Amino acid sequence: MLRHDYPGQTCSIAKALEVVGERWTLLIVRDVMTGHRRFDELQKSLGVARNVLSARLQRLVEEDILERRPYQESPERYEYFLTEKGLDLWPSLIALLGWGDRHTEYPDGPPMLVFHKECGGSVSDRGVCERCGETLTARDARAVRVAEEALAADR
Amino acid sequence: MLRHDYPGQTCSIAKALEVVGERWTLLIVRDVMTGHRRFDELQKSLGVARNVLSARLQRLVEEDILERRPYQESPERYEYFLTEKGLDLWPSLIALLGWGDRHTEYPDGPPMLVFHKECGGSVSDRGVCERCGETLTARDARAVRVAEEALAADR
DNA sequence: CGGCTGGGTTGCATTACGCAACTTGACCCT
DNA sequence: AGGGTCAAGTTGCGTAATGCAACCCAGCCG
Repeated sequence: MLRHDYPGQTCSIAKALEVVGERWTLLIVRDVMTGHRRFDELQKSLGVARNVLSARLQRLVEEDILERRPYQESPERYEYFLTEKGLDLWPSLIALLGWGDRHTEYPDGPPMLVFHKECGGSVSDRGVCERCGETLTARDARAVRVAEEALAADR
Repeated sequence: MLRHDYPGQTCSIAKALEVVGERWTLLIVRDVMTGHRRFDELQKSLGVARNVLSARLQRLVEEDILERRPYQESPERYEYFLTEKGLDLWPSLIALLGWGDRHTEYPDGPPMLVFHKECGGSVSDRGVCERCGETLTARDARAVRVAEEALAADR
């Protein structure tokens, strides 16, 4: 993107996309949410160019969506964590996940499932537990990759 | 974006972003959802370059998110409408709108409000009516720009 | 001492974007 | 009859972002 802003737009959708609308950004947030915290781990998981990943992480930290914390000194090594603002993107990710699920052909069902930690019910695209009806947040849910068979079939 | 796909990603979030994750795309969908249907109208509302708008509209039609319908012949003029798949993006837009509202400073409140057509209640970021509790879809809701005072103050 | 790991930075080629100008066909004004 | 406008794009060009590979540096490992 030439400039990552949308000048003249007063709507909050545009504001949101100015921050998380750049290529890779939401996928980085998704990965951090599912437990990938380190540079190389993110790079391998996403296949993004290292310089782009570096730029995105920097921006996400500036925007207070991620926090960069050292987990050891000499050599200094860092992990990235979601802030409250970052965790608050969960409903948006869940909504996109739902849309993608509904409008992609998956012969063996969707490749990722989300469950309510507490009761084990599956989570709707509105982020509501389909078993107990509770409206959930990032902390209440657990994402599971279903890719086992697919990966096994590939080899 | 260099290529608009995310190779190697099996997650539906990535699939969704391959289609609607390009710059401008979601804002075009938002605009069509709020009643902008014609090329020039979209161009003026968004300030996007005409060639880019042209490319995005073409892709959205290919992806069955928009439908291009002639509203007159000679000269042929077209309008763009949302398909079911396009309308189904509403929860994602609402979630992003909510996030943007919560994490942007608005001295006079958010610039866009969404109401349940039937009962007039305001709509939460989960797309649920806060008055009657119903889970809504694009057709049940009405978006209102609040920019009146701001525009008046500018002149 | 050579290699590996983690977390990046640098340089270069490719691609997409922003902007302005042009096109096409029909209508509108005088 | 000539000039202007509108809608819906298309074309061409310069610039900015991306992808890729190579490089860097500090510590640890054998």
